[in-house]
Amino acid sequence: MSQFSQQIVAWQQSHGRHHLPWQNTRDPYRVWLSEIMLQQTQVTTVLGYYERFLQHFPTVADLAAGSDEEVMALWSGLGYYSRARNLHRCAQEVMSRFGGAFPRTVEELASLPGIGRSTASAIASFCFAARAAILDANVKRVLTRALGFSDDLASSAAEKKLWALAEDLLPTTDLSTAMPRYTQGMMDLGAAICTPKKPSCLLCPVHGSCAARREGAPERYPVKTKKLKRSSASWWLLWAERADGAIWLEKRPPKGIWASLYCLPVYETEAQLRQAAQECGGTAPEPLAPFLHVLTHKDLHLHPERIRAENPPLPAAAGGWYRPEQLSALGLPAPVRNLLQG
DNA sequence: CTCCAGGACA
DNA sequence: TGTCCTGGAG
Repeated sequence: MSQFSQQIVAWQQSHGRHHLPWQNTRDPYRVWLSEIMLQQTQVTTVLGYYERFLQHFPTVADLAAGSDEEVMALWSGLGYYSRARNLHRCAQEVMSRFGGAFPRTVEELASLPGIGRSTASAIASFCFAARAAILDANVKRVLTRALGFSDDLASSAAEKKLWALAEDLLPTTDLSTAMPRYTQGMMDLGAAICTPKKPSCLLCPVHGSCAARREGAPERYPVKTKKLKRSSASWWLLWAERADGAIWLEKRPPKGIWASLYCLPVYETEAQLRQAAQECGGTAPEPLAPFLHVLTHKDLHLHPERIRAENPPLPAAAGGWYRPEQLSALGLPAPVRNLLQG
């Protein structure tokens, strides 16, 4: 086996993480659930959601049979809600296409909703010891530094080259133990040692052969020129409350921001909000403190305004009156939950 | 407060 | 190639 993969495997055994709730199992359902939650999301955030989700849905069959409402409520606050919708669809496809057992190959796994090449490889290597490479952001950092790979990862050709290099470096022997350890080791190394800023090179198992360290500037890797520009938008949120304390919430459309979540009615302008408030016979809107909610590509300036009303605003979508104690069982975007409960 | 990290899909 | 969120670090 290559020097590199041996060092990663040995380091994972002695210094890697071994007690995360989704480790020490080869149950594809649990591994898959953790990998989807961990996409774009930090371990400490996932910890609180993972156990609760498993309690509600102990098996992939339970999840497939669950309702959209339950799934979105359990995901509420984790962000990137298309992951939750794909998770649900994926469970249903595992039942219908694969008889309730996750497939064992990267190719078949990646054919399921929400599972891309890297996540498919993670599941296959953890659960089935497949010789498959992952290439998430942590691993990109580790590999570009170790190899001194300076091509711009904004280009798909560079990305393709790095995938090939990642596969070249995989363990070649003792795969049933080496592959899960190697995959976990690459994740742990990127998360704990080979960090974006101030990496702890002295603690790294491959520091002796790391090109970036030899060059003296590991933080220069990975190279990516992609720059995102953020647009800006303003939304007015109508907080209509009945005398009994119930709040009117609407289900968002299945595409776009906060897709399929419950939310206060949203208006593009304050005039539209005021018209809606008037039409339902509510009191004069009382503006609350506006606040900023930042998405990857958009600065969302949110302007909540509160009214008392006994009838709903003309609904743009299906909605209902919900009492405060019911909110925890609803899929709400984090800023709306904070507004209503904070 | 600002800045930043983190995959899949149309 | 643009679209999806949140939390943590500074």
